[in-house]
Amino acid sequence: MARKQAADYEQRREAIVDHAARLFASRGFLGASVADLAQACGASKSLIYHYYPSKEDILFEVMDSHLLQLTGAVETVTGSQAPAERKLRDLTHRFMGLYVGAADRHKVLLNDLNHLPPERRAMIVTRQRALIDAVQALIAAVRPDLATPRARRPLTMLFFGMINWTHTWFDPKGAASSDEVAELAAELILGRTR
Amino acid sequence: MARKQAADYEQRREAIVDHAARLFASRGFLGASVADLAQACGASKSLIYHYYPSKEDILFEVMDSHLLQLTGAVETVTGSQAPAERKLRDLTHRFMGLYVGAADRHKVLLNDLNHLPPERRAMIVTRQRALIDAVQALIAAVRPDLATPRARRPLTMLFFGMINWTHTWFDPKGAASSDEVAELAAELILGRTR
DNA sequence: CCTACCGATCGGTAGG
DNA sequence: CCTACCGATCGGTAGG
Repeated sequence: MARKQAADYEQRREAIVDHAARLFASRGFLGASVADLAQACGASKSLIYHYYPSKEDILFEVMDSHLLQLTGAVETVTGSQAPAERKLRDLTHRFMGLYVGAADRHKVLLNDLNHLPPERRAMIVTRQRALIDAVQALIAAVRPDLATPRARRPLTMLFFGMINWTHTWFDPKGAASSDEVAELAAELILGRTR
Repeated sequence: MARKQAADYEQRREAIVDHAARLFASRGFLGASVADLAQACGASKSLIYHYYPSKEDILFEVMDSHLLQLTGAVETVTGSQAPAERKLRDLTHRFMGLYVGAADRHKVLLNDLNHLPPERRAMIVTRQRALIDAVQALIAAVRPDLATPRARRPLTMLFFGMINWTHTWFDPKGAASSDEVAELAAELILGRTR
C-alpha cells in the first residue's frame, strides 16, 4: 500500500530544488548554506537531508532539471521539417524563453558547474555538449561562408555567449522583450541585417 | 631614508594578487581559503594580512587591476582618429588579448563580483558601465540600422556576451587564435560578412 | 521531522 | 623604536 506521506513527496522535493535554485543563484553554491535552504523552505536541515543525500545532489537536480528543458526544446525544433534558418530562429527564441522563465536555474548551471563532483559534472557537460553540437549543425547549415572547419566551434560559442550572457543583464521588465533579444541574436548570427 | 625591505613591497603585493587570481578563478572566491593562498605564496597567513587588511581587499585588487587594463585599452582606442568601425575592431582585438593574457583575473571579475562588499562592488560596477557605454557608442555609430534606442543596450550586451563568454571555452592552444575569434565577433556585430 | 551535536575548517588576530 | 614576519590560536560557523 502507498504511504500517505508519499502523496506530496515529489512536491516537497521540487520545492526544495526551487528554493535552492533561488539561493544558489543569488549567493553562489558555497555562499548559501543548507541551513539557509532549510529556513527558506520553512523546515529543518534534517528535512532537507531526508529528501536529498547531500547539498551537491540538490545542486545536480537544479542543473539537471534545467538542462532537461533545454534538451527538450532542441528535440522539438530539430524534429520539425522547417529549413535550418527557421529552426535556428525558433530555437533561439525557445532558449531565451527558458533562460528567462528559469533564470535562477540557468544562473546556477552557468556559475556553479565546478562545484559538482567530477562524475556528476561529467554528466552535465556531456549533455551540454550535445546541445552545443545540435546548434552548431544548424549554424553550419545557415552560415557555410563563416562556419569553416576551424571557425565552426568559435562561431557556435560566440552564439551561445550572446544568449547565455543575458543572465547578467536581461530584465524581463525592461524595455526589450526576450523575443526581441532573441531576434537580435539570431539576426547577428544569420547576418541578414544589412 | 628608504628602508631596504620596502624595495620588494610592491612585488610581494603583486605576487599575492597574482596567486589569488589563479586560486579564485579555479575554485571561486569562497572556495579558496586564505590558508590556501598563503600556501600558494609560500608564506604564512599572517604575511597575507600584513599586506592586505582582508580577503575581500585582495578580491578587489584582482578585479581593479584587470579593469584598469581594459579601461586603458578603451582610452587608447577612442582617443585615435580612426573611423568607428576601425575602432570597434581594434578594441575587440585588444579586449580578447587582455582576456586571454589575464584569463584568471577576467574569470574572477565575471564570476565573483557579488562577493565584494557593496561599496567596493559599486566602484567596479561604475567602471564596468563606463566601459560598456564607450563600446555602445561605437556600436551605435557603426550599426545605426540595428542600434535603435530600445535595441541599443541589448545589442551592446550581446556583443559583450560574445567576447566575455570566451572565458568558458577559449583555449589559447586551440585551433583558432584569439585574434581570429575577435575578428569573428567583430564581423558578426558589423554584419559585413554577407 | 526536530534538537542537539560532531570533526573540520573558516577569516582574522593575538603575543613576541 | 620601527618594520616585517612567525607559530599558534581566537570566536564562530560550515556541512553533515
